[in-house]
Amino acid sequence: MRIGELATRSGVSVRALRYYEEQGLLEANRSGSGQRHYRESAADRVQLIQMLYAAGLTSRTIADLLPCVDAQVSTPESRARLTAERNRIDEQIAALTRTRDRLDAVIALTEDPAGCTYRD
Amino acid sequence: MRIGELATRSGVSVRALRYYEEQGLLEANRSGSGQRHYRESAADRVQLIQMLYAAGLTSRTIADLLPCVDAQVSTPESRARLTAERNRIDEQIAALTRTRDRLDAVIALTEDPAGCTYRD
DNA sequence: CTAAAACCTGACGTTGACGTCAGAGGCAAG
DNA sequence: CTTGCCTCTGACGTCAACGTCAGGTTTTAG
Repeated sequence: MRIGELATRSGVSVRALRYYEEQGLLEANRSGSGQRHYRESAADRVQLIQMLYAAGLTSRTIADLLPCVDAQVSTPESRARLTAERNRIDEQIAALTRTRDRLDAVIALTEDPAGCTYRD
Repeated sequence: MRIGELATRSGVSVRALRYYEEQGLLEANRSGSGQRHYRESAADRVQLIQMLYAAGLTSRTIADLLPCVDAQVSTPESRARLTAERNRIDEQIAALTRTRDRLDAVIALTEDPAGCTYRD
């Protein structure tokens, strides 16, 4: 498949796909005329990249992690890297949970103003 | 307290505090010479702001939400806004959880290569 | 009184993940 | 062959949340 179809399938822009390649996150075979051709698995790869971006990882970090996802190579460094990012995400989840609970408290106050002086 | 102390206490930079004021997130009384003076509660306010930033909210959105946190005003719009952001955070938590689980799977593969051909 | 430290207001610089535009080539249909 | 769409490579633009620097005033410590 060519870049336009991959973009449509995975829901990201053509520009983003070229950017991923530039950052070493996504490979493509080139036709004689220079056009990119992707395998079916590229869509899954793009989904994974998007997940990691959404988790706050940078291109550089993703580029470091992906080879070890692909090859399932497990040097001590790569394991440390993976678990470090995993733990970062865990902390992020905890922080978000606290934020959500805080917002819930605010919502409860504004919806059911128990301590309020007025009453309908 | 002045801006430097607030910065130290809340762990953000002086520049950030001025920026928050510029964005309408944080108020300060001014002394005759123009220096900012903050109440004790400002530290909590900064914490809240940081939480919301960390949850991916923009200055504009935070500026919209904070008054309703302060005054506990509850217009239908503000309630909708609050719950919308709350739900966004919930979805974000869910996405992060999926990402973490995905990373866990990768870690499990690299740590305990059951399907690997080599054995020590 | 004086030097250091803290504070002020602009205003320009930074970073990451793209958006967007220009100019040129490639490809299936009629 | 040409029309229309897709693709290519640069290269500059964007946006948010600050960082940083300049040049000047204020507060504090000794």
